[in-house]
Amino acid sequence: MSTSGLPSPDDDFPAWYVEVVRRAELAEHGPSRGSMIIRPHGYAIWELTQRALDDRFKATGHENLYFPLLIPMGLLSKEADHVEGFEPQVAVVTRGGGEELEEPLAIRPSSESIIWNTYRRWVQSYRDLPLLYNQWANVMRWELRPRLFLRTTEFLWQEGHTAHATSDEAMAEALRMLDVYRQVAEDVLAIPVFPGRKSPGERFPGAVETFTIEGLMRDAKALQCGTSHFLGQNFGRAYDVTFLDADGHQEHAWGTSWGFSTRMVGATIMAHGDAAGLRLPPAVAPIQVVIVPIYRSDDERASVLATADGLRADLATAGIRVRLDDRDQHRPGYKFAEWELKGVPVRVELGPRDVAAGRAVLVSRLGGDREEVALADVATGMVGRLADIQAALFADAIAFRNANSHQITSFDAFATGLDEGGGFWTGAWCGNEECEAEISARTKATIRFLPIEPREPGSACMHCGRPGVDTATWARAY
RNA sequence: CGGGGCGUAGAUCAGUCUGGUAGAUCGCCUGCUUUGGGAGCAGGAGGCCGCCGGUUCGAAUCCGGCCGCCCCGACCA
Repeated sequence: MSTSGLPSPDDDFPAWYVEVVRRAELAEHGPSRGSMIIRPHGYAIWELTQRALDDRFKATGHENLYFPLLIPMGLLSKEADHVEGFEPQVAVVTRGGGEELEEPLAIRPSSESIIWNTYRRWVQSYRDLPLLYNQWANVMRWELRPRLFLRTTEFLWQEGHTAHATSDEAMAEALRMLDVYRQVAEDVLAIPVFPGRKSPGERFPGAVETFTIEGLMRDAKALQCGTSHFLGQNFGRAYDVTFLDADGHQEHAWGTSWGFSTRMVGATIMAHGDAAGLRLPPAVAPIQVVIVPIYRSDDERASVLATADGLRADLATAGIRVRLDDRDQHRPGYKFAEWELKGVPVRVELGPRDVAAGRAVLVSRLGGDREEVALADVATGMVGRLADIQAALFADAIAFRNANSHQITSFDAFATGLDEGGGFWTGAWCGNEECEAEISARTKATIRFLPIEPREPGSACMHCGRPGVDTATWARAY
């Protein structure tokens, strides 16, 4: 732990991010290129996010299962768009048992291929459908430009893979899971997101439609926070997953897949952090309340720690994740700074004066204002206090996102506005991929999303002037 | 793959140009004093100077080769 300050997020956001991740002990680089060691404080955030997702998957009728890490290359290659899209990013095992392998094994970049290859045997009748499965796994994509949490060669995620008897049912599933992602991003991570549909150029390889939730980070750059894909019958056909429908017709199954990853730990850092470090939403804060005892003499130490431990027990009983920081080697000021850096939502200060008066001093990570609260009332009021902080963080992020979301009045205004302040920019688009590519080349922005249902803007494309066929939202993104 | 940088103590880095007993700061350990916003003093531990070879009486330093990592761009959750 260093004793000097962080880089300013306003002056150098990337440096601020790297330093926060390192000093808050969230993660560090692994020994191989692009790899990440997730430390306990970072992993705990992921575990809480996992639980929030998994509860919602179960509530919507899904079950967990697990498929192998290694995928025979021949299997991966069956869906043409899929293999072409992933080819540059796939790591391949060519040796095993001291010998060259007959058939190389891909380390999964995603599991559609191995799962649909298995669904072929699991599905014969419409009565076998739907299959509503999810797996928690690591995947590997040989990224050229790694960045802790946001883009590492290996990352942790969940991938849902469902099979359905009808197109409508599969589409409904893809949109239902997109909404689950929206709920977790907004209600748990306190990151407001726009749900939408990707342009054809930004689609998942092998998907018919890709849906996304898009968030805005503190530097006004966008981040894709989760994706849900409507696969049509592409994988059903490629892996020959067929069933007899109620009328006795042989049909290919319809599919979806959807993923949410450890990237969202990075998003949580970048959506809420400030000059002092992390500001964690209470819902995913590994420590929601830290108690910092203050004392001089041994007598004071004994009485303060006794009272503090009672307070800790009360808070734990109330279901709150609480830590009593009784380390003797650091003074209070050091602990204040450290727990602020680590994003703990509420700090409780307890000194001899407080013990004598039967109260504690509560300080919120958001405002920093100090409040004296009777000891008996600390635990009972804490659940509500944490809920208030959760809501305030979300409101703060919404205000920031809204202040940085703009309607495009002209291409020049859009390009200039992007240079000056980033943010989301929404305007009429002709639907032409070449036009999209030209805009991207000129502005370094990409289409983040289109409306779920195409929306005719009733005006000309902001770039080429042809008739607008859809309403695109652009941003520079991670 | 293109451009840039770096491998020296747990961390960050100086020392390399100009070869001559391995350094600083933070952190760590011990003791004392401290403790309501990142404490002070004293003592101490900790190094195949990325790897291999060469030049030299002598190499962290010069020469050759190799390996690895980081940053910026193209690919992406």
